[in-house]
Amino acid sequence: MAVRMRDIARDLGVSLMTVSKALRDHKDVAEATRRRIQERALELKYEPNLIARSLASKRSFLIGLIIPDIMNSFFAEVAKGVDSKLAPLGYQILISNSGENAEIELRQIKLLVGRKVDGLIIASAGVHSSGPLIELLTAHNSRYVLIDRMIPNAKANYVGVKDQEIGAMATGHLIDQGCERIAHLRGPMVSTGKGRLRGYQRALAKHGLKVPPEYVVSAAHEDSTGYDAMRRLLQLKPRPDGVFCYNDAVAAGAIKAILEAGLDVPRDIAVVGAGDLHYSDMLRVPLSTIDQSSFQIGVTAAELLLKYMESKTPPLPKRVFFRPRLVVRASSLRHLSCPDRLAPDGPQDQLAQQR
Amino acid sequence: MAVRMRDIARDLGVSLMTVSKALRDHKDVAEATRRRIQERALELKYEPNLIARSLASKRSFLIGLIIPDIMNSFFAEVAKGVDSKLAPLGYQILISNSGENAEIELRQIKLLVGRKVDGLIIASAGVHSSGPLIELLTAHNSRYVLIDRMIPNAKANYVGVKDQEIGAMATGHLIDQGCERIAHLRGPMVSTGKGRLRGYQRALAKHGLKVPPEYVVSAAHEDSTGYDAMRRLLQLKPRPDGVFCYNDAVAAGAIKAILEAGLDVPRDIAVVGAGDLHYSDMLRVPLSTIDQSSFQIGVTAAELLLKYMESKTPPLPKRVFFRPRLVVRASSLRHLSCPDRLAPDGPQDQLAQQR
DNA sequence: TTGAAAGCGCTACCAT
DNA sequence: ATGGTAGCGCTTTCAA
Repeated sequence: MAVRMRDIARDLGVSLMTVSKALRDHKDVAEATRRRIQERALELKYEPNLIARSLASKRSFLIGLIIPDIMNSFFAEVAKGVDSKLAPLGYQILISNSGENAEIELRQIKLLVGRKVDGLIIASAGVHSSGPLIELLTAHNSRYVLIDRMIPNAKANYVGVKDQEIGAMATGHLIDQGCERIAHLRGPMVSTGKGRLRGYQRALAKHGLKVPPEYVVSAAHEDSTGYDAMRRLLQLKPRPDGVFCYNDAVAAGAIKAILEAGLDVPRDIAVVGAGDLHYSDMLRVPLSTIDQSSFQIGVTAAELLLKYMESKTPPLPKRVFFRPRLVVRASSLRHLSCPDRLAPDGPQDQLAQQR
Repeated sequence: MAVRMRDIARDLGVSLMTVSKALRDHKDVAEATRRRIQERALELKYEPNLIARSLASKRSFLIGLIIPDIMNSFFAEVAKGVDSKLAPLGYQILISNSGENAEIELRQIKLLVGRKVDGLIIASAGVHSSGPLIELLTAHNSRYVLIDRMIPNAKANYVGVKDQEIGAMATGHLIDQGCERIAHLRGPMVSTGKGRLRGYQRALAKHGLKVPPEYVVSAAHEDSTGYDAMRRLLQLKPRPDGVFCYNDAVAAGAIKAILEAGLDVPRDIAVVGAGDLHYSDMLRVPLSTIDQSSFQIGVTAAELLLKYMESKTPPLPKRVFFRPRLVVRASSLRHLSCPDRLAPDGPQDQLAQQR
């Protein structure tokens, strides 16, 4: 089998304990012995058995990160933020994809808890049945920070953005741009999806805009769902002249559907997303969006978790909200392409233009 | 502390061993006792300590995945493929970002080896100094599969694509489209970067095309490097009329630079990437690219690793190559935007098929 | 079918 | 400064 401390100890005629200390640069060991030991370890390509170490020391230097989908750039950016903070401290990040499925999520978290991760960062898929999740975490005395998705009533650390503000900001911007029939491609029934929908509704109400209920269509996360949802939306008469999409991926899919229908973005339909993904300004039509500081969410969650992990008694849960930021790009800039926006029904009656 | 098997055993007046067996659905245990034990475990929210289990059983159910960057969609897709195969079998994937840095990579792999992962899947950043890597892996008797990046002379399992073919295919396509001054934004000095460059050179040679050496410009992975490299390229006279880019991200950056310069893609400069990332057909100009079966690479690497892990004696190393596939989109279809070059019918059909 | 003994490789704690 | 003892919580092996 592999080289063990015991082997080095026997080789050098010292005790196992001395080896253990020497390899960890413990102070209580003579410079000379330490050197000998470390040299021998190098020769033998010794690598400490981290499993044994974890078992004995009750620290695993593992952090669990639960997200719905690593392919989703938003969560990939968050993961990168977490990693940037934790990797330099010697932690490794164990990422679990829940696939937006609460049962899988729970099963994965049980595994992580069983692996004795030192802490967890969770973007929960299961807002509805989150009881079991919190119970599990509590029963095992786990340190964790929630990100992105809030779990209502959970007295937990949280890092994210106020989703109602996102919805209101995006919708308000569309209104500013002269849109009057604003639709919403809504996300899943988690706090983010619900909050953004709420913000959308409020912004409409505030400006006295009424839209038919069919203007709210369910999408999910991926662009394909945005595409499908947008195609359904395009059937409606009158057609919307603005769409606020749950996230940038959905918005990308929506734009694809709109262009395919021979319509123009933003002249016929203005589009706003959320998340400000890295590639969003390279899309067919550069996408207006609400920035959520994804990377910073990861960094901050990691910092909060570290503080939490270090404290003996859990400090009071803290909630950190980043300020959403409107990023205006071509997909919503109607004033430029449609200066006479006040002409009644103007855009609607225009013939679809072939590209 | 947390609930242990011992606690359940004491509670129920059975031995620890019986509990251990019962919880793992071992056969040698009476139906009734098993039920009692499992029920009690559920009540107490018992979760097995996987660290202790790993130490005793010498199986961690952890797989290490080393990639340069999880934000790179190509590797994210690979990771997803790996996960799709391994997660159902109870494995968790520990992803390590090397940041394209051989030293960090080695350090991370040491950690993974120390964690006693059951196997490793590696897209190595360090082709040059890969000696230490292979030595480490060999010394610790690790099971591993290389992906994407080949390590020359390493007698190891490998899953990927022949990069020279990618380069030749992309460049050949540009030639077919009538390009005569074809540049290359080359990737890093790893097997993929070198192979694609080589394929590019061969395709040029084969068609008797000569280009100035300045037509090969160094980029890296991210779109920003493609953007910068393309700007440098645009200074040259005569300007290239076609560019083969190391990957899709670089190509996206290149397109941005070209459009910013007031030029048209593909009319002035045709662009081809590599990787066929998910978002590549949603870009400003839908991107022609060479598909590498990223997801399948992940799946296949996982399968190979499983087979490798199960066999007592390491089987002969196997190399699996996926066939690269040309995906034609607007960024390279010059015939379409220059109708005078060719009859409009053919290419349009082609375009319709792609959509 | 059940269970006792013996570790897995390391660290915490306490002697020396 | 060095080392012995006693685990960490589980599984493997073998005996009853």
